[in-house]
Amino acid sequence: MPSLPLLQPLDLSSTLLGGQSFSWNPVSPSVVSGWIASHPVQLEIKKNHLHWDNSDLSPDQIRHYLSLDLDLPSLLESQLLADPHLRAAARQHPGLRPLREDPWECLVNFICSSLKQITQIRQIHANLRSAFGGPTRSFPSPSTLTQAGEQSLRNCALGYRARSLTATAQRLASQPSFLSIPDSLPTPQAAAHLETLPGVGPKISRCVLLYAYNRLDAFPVDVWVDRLLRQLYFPKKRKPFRLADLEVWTQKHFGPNRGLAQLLLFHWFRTRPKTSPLGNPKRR
DNA sequence: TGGCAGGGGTTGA
DNA sequence: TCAACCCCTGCC
Repeated sequence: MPSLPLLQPLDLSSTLLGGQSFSWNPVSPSVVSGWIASHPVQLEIKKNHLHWDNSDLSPDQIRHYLSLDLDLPSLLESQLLADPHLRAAARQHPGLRPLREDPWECLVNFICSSLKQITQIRQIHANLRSAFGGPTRSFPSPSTLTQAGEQSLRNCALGYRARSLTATAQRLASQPSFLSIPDSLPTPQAAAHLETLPGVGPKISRCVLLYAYNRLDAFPVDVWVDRLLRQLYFPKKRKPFRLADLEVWTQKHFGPNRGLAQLLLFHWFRTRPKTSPLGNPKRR
């Protein structure tokens, strides 16, 4: 069973099951199973080594997928750790890392995510793999989903999202280079490029940029992030923010690695104990 | 057991 | 700025 020593903190559960990817399932507290680049694999941490059970995956592929090449502690230092809430979040979840998910898979997951909860998105993801992934349940390509058609996608519990996904799959099947976004393209322009796809707005474009393209300056804002920012930083504010205002404020407050701030605060907020003074947003 | 409200967003008016 | 879009879940 191949392995590599962990030189960086890694928490498999918060990283793989926390809402960046939907192709992973818990096996036991220290073991998860899922897919990396169409290879089924089980990951386990033992004695500060990461072990995996599929020798088709090289250490470099594993390192790349889990961003183990990023020096997270030094990226968090200075501006981010000056913020007391982020210090608390980073202390709580030191091994939460940004993923480098496959862009197409990530895009599909988030097109399916609107008004859905994590468990439901994971279910849709599993439905797509079993319905269209063949015997190995690999993730279906744009042309496979195009051929499947809207009605078959609806049968996978996609609801109204099926129409957008079919249209986006068609676009990418006819234009495979669409998702080859050069690193030199600034994040706002990269987001605008993704938002020309049906079913992709500002939230989803930024999720894909952060979770698949490792754009650490992408800051996705959903209702949870809006709530947590208001509760932590603007307790008197009642109405949701305008996105343009948050673009400016997060850039100024969190700086160029604000995506890491989003990742940490979001996870911390969602998993905090119910007795937290922040209260339960569902009851608001 | 069944009815109902509401959810991690986008779109078009 | 706001309703509509499917479907699943939790709650009563």
